Amino acid sequence: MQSFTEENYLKIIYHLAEKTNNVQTNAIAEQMQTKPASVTDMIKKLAEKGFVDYIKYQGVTLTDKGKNAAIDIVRKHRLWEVFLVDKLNFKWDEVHDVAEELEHIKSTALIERLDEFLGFPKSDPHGDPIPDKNGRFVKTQFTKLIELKIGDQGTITGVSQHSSPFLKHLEKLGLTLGKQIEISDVTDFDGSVEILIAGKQINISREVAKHILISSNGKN
Amino acid sequence: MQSFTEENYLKIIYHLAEKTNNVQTNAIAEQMQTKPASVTDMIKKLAEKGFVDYIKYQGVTLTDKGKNAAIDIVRKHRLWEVFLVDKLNFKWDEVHDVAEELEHIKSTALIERLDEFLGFPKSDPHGDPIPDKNGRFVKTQFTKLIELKIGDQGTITGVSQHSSPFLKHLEKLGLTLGKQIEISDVTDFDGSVEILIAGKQINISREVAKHILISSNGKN
DNA sequence: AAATATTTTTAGATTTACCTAAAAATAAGA
DNA sequence: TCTTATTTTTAGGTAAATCTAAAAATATTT
Repeated sequence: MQSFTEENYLKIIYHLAEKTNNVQTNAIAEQMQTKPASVTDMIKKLAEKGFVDYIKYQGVTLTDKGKNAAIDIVRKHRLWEVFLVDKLNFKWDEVHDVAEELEHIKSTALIERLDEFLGFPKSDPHGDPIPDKNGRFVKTQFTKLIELKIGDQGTITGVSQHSSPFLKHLEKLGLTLGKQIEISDVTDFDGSVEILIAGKQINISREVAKHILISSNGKN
Repeated sequence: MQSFTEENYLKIIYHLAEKTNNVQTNAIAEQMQTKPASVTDMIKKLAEKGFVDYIKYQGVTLTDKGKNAAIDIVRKHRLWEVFLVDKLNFKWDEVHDVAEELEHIKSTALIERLDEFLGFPKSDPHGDPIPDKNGRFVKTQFTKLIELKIGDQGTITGVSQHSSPFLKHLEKLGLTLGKQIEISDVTDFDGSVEILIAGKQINISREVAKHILISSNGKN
């Protein structure tokens, strides 16, 4: 199997590849909180082991083997997050770091029984889909709140940022998963968005609006 | 905090110290599945960090700091074992290796909420006591089954060996925690013990009898 | 297309936990 | 007590993951 560190690299490459197919050394270094030189070393190793395809100066892409390994880690991470929130009463802003550790526990039996214990959840506390034991999951159709127009409405079904300050902020504003919202105005000046939620009018910054994911339910 | 490896050393030194106060290099090496030379290196490091007192050629003893750290790991290990058995339906012979990994997850909040979720259990699936969050626990008064005399009776309340083959064997014989037993005979020839359990007469080897812990309930 | 800037890689070191082989200390036996 | 055996330590080295500084490749500007 892979080491703790290798697993983290794979996971980060996987997430970065969701945006750009070819993942760059510097991007990985930033996410891993390490230096580009270290990333080059590790990439070589991952390429040797068949987890990534790598051409010098051209960045990396995950092989099928690498993608499967990454999805497996993502699955574990998200299941543990569900456990922490549903069973141990953690809040959604408290789970990330602990899940970051738990995701590396190597036991297929453990994760399958945990999955069953949790009732085979389909998504984690942040709305991200949980791959099943074969690595399959539905990529939900999200629209970023920032992209909506005046009059559009929908349900908050995800967030694209898991930092504690951000999530706490959302919580305070009442912007939690499942809530219905409607765009009532968009401010030209600073790009902030006026939304209608639970009968109340609130204003959220552009930065916040960028990281809220909406599944639109009709009406334009 | 301490590394994964340091934690394992502390735990093993703690367990070895339950028998002999002064723990020897070779004993640690055997438990850690490593070489004595490596142990010497690590011991020096642990001594520098104040976890152990160390005099060259004289073995080590845990300092208070070291003992507390070790107890904390033992607490985590045992709580996770309870979780695996009570919540995820693992059998008592399946939990050791996974708990060995889980015990290193660093989060006080996690372990306290887990403790609460499990209903503050006092002992793990093998009958070992679980330290509370202040490291306190009652050292239960055990007698090894092998030490009992004909006519003695008691309850199985622990095992001093956690290997899967051993525990499976006990399970097959019906020798699980909480069962009442009575010594009906001891064979001079091979030291095997005849016991009465659930109305049935069974014979267990000396080796097995050594690792079953009994809390005697009168009728000496 | 040259010049400049950015990104990526190489080269050589460091740290952690481990190793082997040999030396030193302690313990056990004659 | 002296010799032998065992235990422990030292010395010097390896592999994994990191680092810094400098070189090489690629991208961007003018």
